Amino acid sequence: MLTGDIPPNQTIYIKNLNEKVKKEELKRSLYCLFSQYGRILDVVALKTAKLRGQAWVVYSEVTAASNAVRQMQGFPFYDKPMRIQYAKTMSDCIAEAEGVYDPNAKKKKKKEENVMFLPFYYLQIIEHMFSSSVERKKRAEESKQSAPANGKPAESNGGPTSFRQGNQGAQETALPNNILFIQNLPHETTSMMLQVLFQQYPGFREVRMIEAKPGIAFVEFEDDVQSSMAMQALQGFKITPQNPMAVTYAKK
DNA sequence: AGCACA
Repeated sequence: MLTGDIPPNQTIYIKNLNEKVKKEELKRSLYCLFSQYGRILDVVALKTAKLRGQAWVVYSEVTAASNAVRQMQGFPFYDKPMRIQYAKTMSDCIAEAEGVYDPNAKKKKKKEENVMFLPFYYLQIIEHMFSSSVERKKRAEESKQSAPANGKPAESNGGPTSFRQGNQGAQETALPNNILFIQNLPHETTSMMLQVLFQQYPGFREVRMIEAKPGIAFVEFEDDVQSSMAMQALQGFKITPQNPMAVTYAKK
């Protein structure tokens, strides 16, 4: 069967389209040609490497789609016979109309992908730096133990001092600029770790950390476009599973 | 050939 075993649905998938036709023209022509079978809700066409030569036409009725699949099969369109099937997955505009649409499903995926794009060896480097840094800290504290400890609360972990998402401070969101403000870092984070992470993005200048204020850092780039790219890429990056970094623009 | 919603 030409349509494969895809169950009939409101959206048809068309391939073997002439790739020379410009996207907007293609969409309009498809709209004109296919509206003879019913009301069209949307026409989707992308010209990316993977998606050129293909399009989706979304009908308000499955019957319209069925007629289109049958009757327009092989129809010569810009000198090429169209190959038509039902779409494999539901169109967003249908899901939306049915109240099933979850815009986060895709966006979340994008975020995670960004993190996964970091080369694996970066993760290993950070991990290694992190564990040796924790070791160092532990040793330093052990040797300090003999001296009168200055009333340091035993539970500095997860206590009320720890970072909470959604800055409830008086700080307003700063306008995009070339310096990034990083929060929610594990206290053992070193500037070298951050440098390893951030220097892979063009325009990187330097990392600044403040001895007296653990858990935060400033990362400077040459301009705000470059800082924004790095922000996008590393937003939510986890040095430890409990520490997704919160990246904002620094206040000037 | 290729199934997305910039």
